[in-house]
Amino acid sequence: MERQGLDLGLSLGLGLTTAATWPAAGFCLNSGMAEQEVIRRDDVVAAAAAEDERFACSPGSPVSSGSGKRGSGSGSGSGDEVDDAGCDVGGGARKKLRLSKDQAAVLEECFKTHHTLTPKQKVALAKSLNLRPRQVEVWFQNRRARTKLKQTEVDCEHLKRWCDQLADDNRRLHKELAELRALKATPTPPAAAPPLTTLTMCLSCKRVANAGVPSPAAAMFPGHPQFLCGFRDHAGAASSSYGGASSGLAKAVRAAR
DNA sequence: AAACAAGGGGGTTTTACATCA
DNA sequence: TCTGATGTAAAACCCCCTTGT
Repeated sequence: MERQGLDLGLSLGLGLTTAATWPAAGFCLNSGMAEQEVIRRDDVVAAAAAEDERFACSPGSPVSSGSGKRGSGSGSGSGDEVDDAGCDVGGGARKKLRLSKDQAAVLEECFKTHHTLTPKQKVALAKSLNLRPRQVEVWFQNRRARTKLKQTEVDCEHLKRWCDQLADDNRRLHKELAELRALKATPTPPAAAPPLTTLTMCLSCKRVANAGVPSPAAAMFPGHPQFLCGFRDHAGAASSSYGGASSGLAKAVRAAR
């Protein structure tokens, strides 16, 4: 599963108990679990349960209810079930908390390394930050959501610019077309004919574009597979210029005219 | 009003267990 | 009796949206 693949591994027995020392110790950055350690999920879950229980009602520690539906109705729930049932938070209203700057910083640092956590990582991270595993899990979920939202905004901005550029191109081409039609209406001697428009063809997909106009999509979405055909950006595809004197393809095109 | 932690629903994957040929 | 295939329920996790502070 993907989750297994993301298991970067953590060294749990390092005594990394403080938020201050943990990142510096390479908790996130170090993929120390080189050995093929078989992580028993139950063990990790049990540890998480223990952690959750430890913090569930501890004074000064954040209080919240457990995961949404997980364990609901089931007698053998995970640690997430350990919620504020035994803690008086005031008529069942959940108590919102704010993670400390240090905690957020550590989480952020870890998020830079990998956007998901293995159960083991989650437990260790929670322990080091004096949080419940569930809190760490929620933080990563929300963080991923924020990242995605940001990326969506960026993509939207790119698309807007691309759209504007396409509109400009369209206007320019319409204008050019009108000019060509006007020229055709008033024929001139061959010697005075306007130079051929330089075009570029993608040899892979046979699409033709004006060579002077870079592909906006390719420029704006480098690496996006759907925009690989950016003509000049088309990987491995040589471009040929129509109208150029040296191009064999151009000669063939001229011959065909 | 914005930011954010957390709740909850729905979907997917993994795992343990039971059943059957 | 052993074994591999198959079905199933529970658990865990994720995404998404919403709620409450």
